[in-house]
Amino acid sequence: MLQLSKKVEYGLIALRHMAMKPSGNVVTTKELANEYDLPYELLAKIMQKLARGGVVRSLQGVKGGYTLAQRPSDLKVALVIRIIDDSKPMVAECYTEGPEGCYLFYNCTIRRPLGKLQRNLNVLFDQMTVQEII
Amino acid sequence: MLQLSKKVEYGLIALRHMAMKPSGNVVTTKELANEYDLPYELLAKIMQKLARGGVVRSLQGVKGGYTLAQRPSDLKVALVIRIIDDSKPMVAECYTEGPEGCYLFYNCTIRRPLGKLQRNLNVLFDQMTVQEII
DNA sequence: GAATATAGGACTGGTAGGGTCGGATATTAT
DNA sequence: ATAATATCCGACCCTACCAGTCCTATATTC
Ligand code: SF4
Ligand code: SF4
Repeated sequence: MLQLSKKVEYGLIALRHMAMKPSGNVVTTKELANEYDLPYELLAKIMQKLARGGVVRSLQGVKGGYTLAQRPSDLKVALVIRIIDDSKPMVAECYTEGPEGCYLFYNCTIRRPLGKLQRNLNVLFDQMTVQEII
Repeated sequence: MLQLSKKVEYGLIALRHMAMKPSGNVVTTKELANEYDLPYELLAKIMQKLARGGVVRSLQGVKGGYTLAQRPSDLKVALVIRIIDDSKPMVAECYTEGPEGCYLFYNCTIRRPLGKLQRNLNVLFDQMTVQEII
């Protein structure tokens, strides 16, 4: 269906929220979940992934939370997707998994033409940053 | 995940096949299924949808089959997707289903920004025709 | 050491996508 | 006529994936 996953949407909402506050400001998951009515446990996982991916910095313990680790203008949406969904936004699975991913690989006539589409997509998601969704 | 559905891929493969033959040439589903090793029953459904959508013309009975109903250069990929998947390639479900589609609708902060992305996507899929995948 | 935050594994439930089956209808050839 | 071959179309299964939940461990502050 070509839709962004909910996780990515929640992640973007959270990142946008942080990007609007003065840089260095600490935000907790609970705070975000309350503000936007997002499922707390799920959002927590997303934030953890973003932390592992180096997009946000985590601070444990009381008075802990997350801060942005990159400037919003440097933070590409493509990266956020790759971190949260464990894969780049691909138009066909064979691009990620190779010949093993699809039994049609060798006599597929649309694989190469779709490459053009893919490249255009890459540009689209790479040029869009968190700064732009403010 | 942002991937094209298998149905759409099969449809595009079929359409490409037809587009390469002299116009008016009749092609059967069985022929296509054999040539590209596609699941016959599934492909049949896809062809039926394309017929209902006016992309191909169907001829019943012995010596029947399908012919292209439009010039390949006029046949936009966006249309093929909409016909086969019953929806345009949308980046967020609220764009198709409106406020009812997502409980976050009214306090979602990324809906409007994603609109920009959506418009760019539309252009991408609208400008690509079946002619281009030959 | 109580309170509160992240970290992370395990699990559940719903749904949509890919694929299959069976039968109806239309057309042609013998 | 009747057999053969094609589209048509509804119903069904099945599996993978996604959103969401629960529970416990660990780190930090006060
Ligand atoms: S090989 Fe062809 S059908 Fe298979 S995933 Fe790639 S593009 Fe799609
Ligand atoms: S989260 Fe926002 S953008 Fe995504 S579907 Fe809901 S309202 Fe639309």
